[in-house]
Amino acid sequence: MYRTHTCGELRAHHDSQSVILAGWVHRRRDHGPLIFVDLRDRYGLTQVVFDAANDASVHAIASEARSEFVLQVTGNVRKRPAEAINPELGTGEIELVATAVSVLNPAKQTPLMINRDGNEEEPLRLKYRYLDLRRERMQRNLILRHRFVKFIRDFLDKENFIEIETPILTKSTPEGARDYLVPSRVHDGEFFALPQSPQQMKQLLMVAGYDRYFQIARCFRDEDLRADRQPEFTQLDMEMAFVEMEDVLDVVERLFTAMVPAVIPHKRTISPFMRLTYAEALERFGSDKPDLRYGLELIKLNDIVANSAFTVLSSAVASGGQVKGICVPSIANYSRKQIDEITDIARQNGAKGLMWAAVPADGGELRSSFAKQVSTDEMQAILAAMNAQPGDMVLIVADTTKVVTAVLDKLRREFANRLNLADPNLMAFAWVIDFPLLEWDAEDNRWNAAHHPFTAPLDSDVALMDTDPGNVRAKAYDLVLNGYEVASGSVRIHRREVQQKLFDLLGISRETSLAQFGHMLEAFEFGAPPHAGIAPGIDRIAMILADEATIREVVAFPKTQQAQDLMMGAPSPVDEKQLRDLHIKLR
RNA sequence: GGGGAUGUGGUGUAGAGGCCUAACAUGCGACCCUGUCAAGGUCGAGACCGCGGGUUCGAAUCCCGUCAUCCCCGCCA
Repeated sequence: MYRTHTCGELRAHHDSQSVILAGWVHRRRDHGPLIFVDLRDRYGLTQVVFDAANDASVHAIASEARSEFVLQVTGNVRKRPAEAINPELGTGEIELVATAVSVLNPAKQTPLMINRDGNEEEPLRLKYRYLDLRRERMQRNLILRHRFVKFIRDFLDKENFIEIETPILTKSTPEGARDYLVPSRVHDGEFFALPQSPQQMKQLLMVAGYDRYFQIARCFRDEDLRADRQPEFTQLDMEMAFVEMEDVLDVVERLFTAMVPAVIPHKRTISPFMRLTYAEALERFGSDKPDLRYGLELIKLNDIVANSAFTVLSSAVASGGQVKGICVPSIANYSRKQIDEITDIARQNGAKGLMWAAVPADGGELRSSFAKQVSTDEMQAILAAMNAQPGDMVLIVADTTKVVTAVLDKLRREFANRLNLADPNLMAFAWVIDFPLLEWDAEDNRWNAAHHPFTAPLDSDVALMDTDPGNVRAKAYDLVLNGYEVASGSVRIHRREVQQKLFDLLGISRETSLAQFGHMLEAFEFGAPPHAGIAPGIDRIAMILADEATIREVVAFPKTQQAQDLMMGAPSPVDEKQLRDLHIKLR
C-alpha cells in the first residue's frame, strides 16, 4: 500500500494515528537538525516534520530531498502546538512526524516552479505541460471543468436525456469549416473527415426516435486559432424532437441557471436570460455577441447629422452608412496622446478617423476634434442625444455600417476593460434570436447558410425565400455570455421539400445534394419528427467560469496558434510505409 | 494571407550605443541554524543577450531578414 491517506485529508481527530502519505515535495524548510517538508498531492498539502533527534537516518534522506521529489512518508499524526497552527491550510492543525521515508523518484530542477504561479513564456508551459498541470491554477481549472461537465450529465439525465456517442471517423461535407481528413487504407483515394460537429448524426437520432439526446462531443475544425478557438474542442451537443425553439431555450436556460451556483457559488446569473434580436444586438452593441455586463451602448446620430455642413458626417449618411458613437464616462481629461492611442484602435479596425468631444468635469470649455466643423446647436444636439455628462467623452465614427459597427464594438470592449466596467462575477447570459438564414458571399457570388444548411426559416418568412432571400430570418439562436458566443442552435428542417428548397437556394446542385446529403433527404421521408437542438461550447464556458482569458487554460493539452502540440511534437512526419499503405504520395 | 507585440543564466525581470568582464530576485550547489510554513544567514556556480546579416571605432541596445510564441483581421456552415 502506497498511502493510507491523501495529503489533504488529515485533521486534528487523526492525532496519534500512524499513517502513510505519498506525494511531491512542494516546499522544504531546512533548519538543520529539523526539516519541514510540505508534501503535496492533488488533495492538498501536509507538513511533514523530520527531526534528527528522532531518527538520524530518516532525517538524512529528507535533507537530500528537493522540490518535486516523490516521497513516501510513514509517520505519526501529531497536533501542532497552538502557536504553530497554520489556518491557511486544511491540514494546518496537524503535522506528520516522519518515522520512515523513501524516495520513490527524485526530480531534476524543473523548468517551471510548481510551487508558485509563475509567469513563464507560454511555449515553455506547453512543452512541459505535465509540470504545468501540477500547479494549483491548472488543477483548479481542470477540476472546475470536471464539475461543470458532471453537473451537465446529471442535470440532463434527470431531464430524460440520454448520452449517445457518434463516430469520429465520418464524412466530409462541402459546407462549413475546413475538415480534418483521415485517409482510408481500405479504400484507395478516399477519406474520412473528423466531425465539425455531430450535426447530421444527432438529427438522424431524432428520426430514430431518441427524442432527447446529448453528448459531450469532441469537434474538429481546421481553421486558424484564436484565444477562444482550438482546432479540437468540446461541445455539449443536444437535440430534442417534438419541440420548438422555446423548449430548447427553456432547458438550456434552466441548466445553466442551476449550474452556476452549484459549480462556482461566488458567481451569479440573471433570470430570465435577456433576449435580443440579431438586428438589435448589432444596433445597440455593434456585436452579435455583446457583453451585457455594462452599458456604453451605441447611439445612432444619423438623423441629427444628415444635413450637417460637415461632410464627413452628412456624406456617411447620404451614402447609406451610419454615424454612431459611444459616450465614455470619466475620460474627459484624456491627453492628446491618449486620444491618439484610441484613434489608432479605430484606424486599425477600418475607420478613417475618430471624432471626439470631451465635456470637462469642472464645467470648462468643450474640447473636441470637430467642434469647428459643426454648429453649436448641432454639437449640443449630439451631446444631448448621447446623454454626455460633465467628465464624459463621446467618440463618434462615420463610415459604412460595417466599419462603424466593428470600430465601436472594439472601443466599447476597450473602455469596459480600461474602466473595469465588467463585473467578473456576473454571468450575463443572453439569447440572440432572429438571425438571418442566409449570408451573401460576395467572393463566390452565392448565398451561404448563416448557421448551417439544416436550419429552418421563420414560418412568417418562408414566402421570402423566393423573393428576398437575404431578409429571411431563421429559427436560429445563439447563447452569448460576457462577450462570447457560447452556444448556437436552431430548429431544423424536417421535411424533404423544404430542405431541397434550401439546398437549391444555396446553389447546391440536385446531384451534389443527393451525393452529400442524400441520407438526410431520404431520412426525412421516413417519418422525421419536428426537432431542434443547440450546442454549447464547453471550453469557452469553462474558461469564463475559471476567469481565464484563453481557452488553453481549461484544456489539458492545448495546441499553439500554429496548431502544434509542443509537448508531443505533433504533427510530425510519418514513415514512407505508412504513406504507401494509405495510397498517399507527398508533393 | 495580413497587422501588431514579445524573445537576456533553470525561471521571471532590469538594461535605452561605451559605465556590460551583463545586474536583481528566485531556483541550484556548499556550509551554519530545533518551530518553520515564500523560513533565515554566509559563500559559490550559472547567460557569449532567439538565429543570421548589416550600420558603427564600439551593439543585448540601432537597421534588415528569419524563426518561435502570443493578440487581432481574414477564416471559423
